[in-house]
Amino acid sequence: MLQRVNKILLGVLSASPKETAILWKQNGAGRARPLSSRSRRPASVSGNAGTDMRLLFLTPLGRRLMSGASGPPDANNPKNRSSPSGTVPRMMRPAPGQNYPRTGFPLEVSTPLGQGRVNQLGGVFINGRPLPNHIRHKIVEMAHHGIRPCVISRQLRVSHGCVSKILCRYQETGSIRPGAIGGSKPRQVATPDVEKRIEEYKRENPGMFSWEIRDKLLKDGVCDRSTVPSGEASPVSSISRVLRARFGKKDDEDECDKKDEDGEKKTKHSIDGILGDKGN
DNA sequence: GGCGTAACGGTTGAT
DNA sequence: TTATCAACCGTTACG
Repeated sequence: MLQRVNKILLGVLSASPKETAILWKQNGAGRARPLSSRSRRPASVSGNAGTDMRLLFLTPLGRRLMSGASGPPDANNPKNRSSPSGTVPRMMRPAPGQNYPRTGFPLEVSTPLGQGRVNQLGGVFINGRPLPNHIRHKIVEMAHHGIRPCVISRQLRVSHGCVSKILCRYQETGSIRPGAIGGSKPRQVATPDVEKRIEEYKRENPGMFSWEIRDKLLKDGVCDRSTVPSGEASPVSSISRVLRARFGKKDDEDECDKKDEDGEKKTKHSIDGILGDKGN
């Protein structure tokens, strides 16, 4: 099954950008454009806003023809208006009827997870998920060799915005890794003083349980019953969180590195799994 | 033509 | 177990 999926994707990947980009639609990710500016589409295909299907004759870089200077300026295009820009929003969400359908289009690459998509350059990506490590490596490596971002973008079939983002991040942090996805902001569950005390207790007695810490906090008068850290899941979950944050971080980082090492193996939801080793 | 960036739809994972 | 929410993702298109 997976092999079959890979085959489909490899087929897409091996097609030239010209071939793969002849038909294209906005298929989920990407910037929705105001209806008015969509009139830049070739007149012959300008109908049917209901399906929001765009038949475009694209060069490998897609929008060269779209944004080309052919034809008169579109008076409906906010860009071409002289009126204050405040009157017409520069950005509009697509109307409900124009929602980007997720299936049923040639360049929608179907996988068991239904996630693979093809960008305008003919590259495959999974919306919402980071690019595979080897692609990120390659981007940085090519940049190191003095290759310009636009060339990297075309060659790896990764959007220029993404190349720019990854290189920027690499310059700033020295890391090619994507940021941590998901999770919510850790809530302030205890005052700094209490946190400090918890830390002390744990340092003095590493084997101490959360409920013991809670009792000790009460006993030592650090806090009373109304202010002692508690949690929704359990009375001591807040204390556990503090402990995790203070003492569990190093382990997490190690774990992260480890994950990075064998990241290619754990590809259940990664584009790696779909792409196989095509990228190498 | 190249680049930076805003906005999009989407995914993730802690709470 | 489920829902919520805020972080992130890569893409597209504008300037």
